[in-house]
This record gives sequence, structure tokens and C-alpha cells, in this order.
Amino acid sequence: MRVSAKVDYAVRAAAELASAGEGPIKGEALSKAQSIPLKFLENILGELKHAGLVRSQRGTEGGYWLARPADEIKIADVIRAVEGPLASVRGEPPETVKYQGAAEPLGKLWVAVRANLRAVLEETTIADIANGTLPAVIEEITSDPQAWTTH
Amino acid sequence: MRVSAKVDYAVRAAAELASAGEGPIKGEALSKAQSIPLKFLENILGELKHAGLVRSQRGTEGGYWLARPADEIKIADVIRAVEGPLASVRGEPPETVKYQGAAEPLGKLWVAVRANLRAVLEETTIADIANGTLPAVIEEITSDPQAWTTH
DNA sequence: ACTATCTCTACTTTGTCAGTAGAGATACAA
DNA sequence: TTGTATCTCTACTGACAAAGTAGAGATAGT
Repeated sequence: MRVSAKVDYAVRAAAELASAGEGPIKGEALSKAQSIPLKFLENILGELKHAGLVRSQRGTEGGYWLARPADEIKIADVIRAVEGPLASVRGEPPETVKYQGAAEPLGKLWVAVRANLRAVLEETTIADIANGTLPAVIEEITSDPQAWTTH
Repeated sequence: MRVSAKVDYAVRAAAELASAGEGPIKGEALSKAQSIPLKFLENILGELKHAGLVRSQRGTEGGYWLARPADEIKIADVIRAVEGPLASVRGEPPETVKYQGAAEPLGKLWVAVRANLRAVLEETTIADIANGTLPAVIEEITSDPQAWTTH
């Protein structure tokens, strides 16, 4: 799993919007708060808007805001909005790939990989990030020092 | 997580070697058994060899075989051999990225993602694939019908 | 010596990543 | 209604990776 700059930026921008509360936030303010190139950020916000996660207004009093309460926007939603499906095998959904011979059980493995990704990304919301209170599952997983090693 | 053709091929080739048992298996036989383009497969086997997972011999009686017992080769080993680290955030290891402001807890999330990937890929071996007997953890994860849906 | 196989370097083609550029639309203010 | 600040949309670029292809060279066995 490589978390791209785009996904990283998208989640950070959403968290910033969540923590800012109600009113519209200007692109430039987000750009500065999270050190994201403005034009690149605008592209990303456009995709989030198109996916219905963000709303916006132009003009002097314009800016961006979350379309839904932050605790109803999962990290998985943000990733899907800017990058498509969470997991794929050679471009196909994991459950559709067929294997022959000795590799036959491999499909099940990729399905398990996706399920474990979801266990993290579908449980955590933008509000969790903004508040710093991650779900108990995540705290448990990351409480193992092994999780923090590169090995 | 996008599973690339290269990773997919590498795991399948390794499983095929595992199920074939002792003697050297020719590249062309592997290529046909798993429908992998021969020259591409040779590149991949070269990387597996360089990583010490596979050994080989040239000549008429030549071929490839696993350097270690199949139950001592984890899927994670194969992935690392051909693609590098299991998880990264903008090219860096998850535990090294620093966030500011509202995004601060994000690092922990990426660490949890990697930990959950490892939970699958470090527990399953090439032997598990070849025998069709996946670890109990994997069976449990994939027993939930939800794991098989695209949603 | 011959042949089959692995080995190594290089090349191609296509697509994605990360970002940049600039003209156009629109909301608000004076 | 003119101006200005902001979002919006399309297009472009340069670097890199993904997926394969090509062919000459090394070596093990017959």
C-alpha cells in the first residue's frame, strides 16, 4: 500500500476543514495550514466536491466546507473520492480474480488484505483525526511497539 | 493497495515452485502453468533469486527452486523482494511522517494500516497458498460475507 | 562441440504521479 | 455596475513506474 501525496493531502485538508468548524475556509488558508501547493489542493478539493464530501462557494466570502458532519465521513470515503477503490489486484477487484493450479487460494488472501484495510479505513472518520480520538481498534493495533518498527 | 502484476506473478510462481517439490523447474514450465509471459517471469525470478528466496541452475537440467522450505517464506518476503516495503506514505515509512495542526494524529492511522497489512502478509506463507490451508486468522477474516463485496 | 537453459542489460510503450498555468465563472462589496 | 476575490475547469508538463520485449552472453549437462 502506497499512500500517495494526493490521498495524504485530501485527508489532511478534510481534517483541517473539520477542525475549522462552520464557515467557509479559503483554499489558500488550507494550503498554508497544511503546506499543500495551492493549485494541486484546488484539484483535490474539486474531486472531493464532485464526490459530494465537500461544498464550496466562490467570491470574496467564499471557501470550502464539509458537506456532512465530520463524524460521518470515513477515511475510506476520502480515499475512494480521489483514488478509486481501496484495493485492487492488477486493476480488478480482489474477489473477481481467478487463479489456477497451485495459486488457487490466492484470491482469498487478497480479499483478506482488503478486509483488513477496511477494518482501519472504514472505522476511522475525519472527526477522529481532527479530534485526536481514534477508534479503540486503532489504539489497540498501534499499542504494539512492533507496529512502529520498519523491520 | 494495488497489487501489481509483478507481485501477483511473483507469488504465483513461488507457489508453483512450492507445489512442484524438489527438483529444478524450468522457467517455461512455470510460465505455462501460471500463464505468465516468459521474459517477464525471468526478470521476476531474477529478483527473487537476488533476494535469496529462489535458487537456480542453468543448462539442460536447469531450472528454479525455492531456496528455503515453502513454509518459511512469507508472502511479505516475496512482496518486499520485488517491490520494496509493504507500506509507505509519500515514499517514506509510515512512522517517520510528521503532521501539523488538525492532521496530527494521521501518522498513527497509517501505522495501523501497515500493521493490519502485516497481520495478513506476514502470517501467510507460500506453503499455505500451495496447500490451500490458510492460517486461521485469514479464514476468520474471509468468513464474513461482507469481505467479499465490492461496496 | 552442441544445446538448453538461466543471466544480464537495455529498450519500448503506456500510464500514473505530482504539480503548474491560465482563462473563465460567480459571489459579494462599493 | 464595476471591481475583486475566490472557486472552476481544461490542459499541459516532466519524471517516474508498470508491464513487457529483445537479444547477446554465460554455463551446465550430453
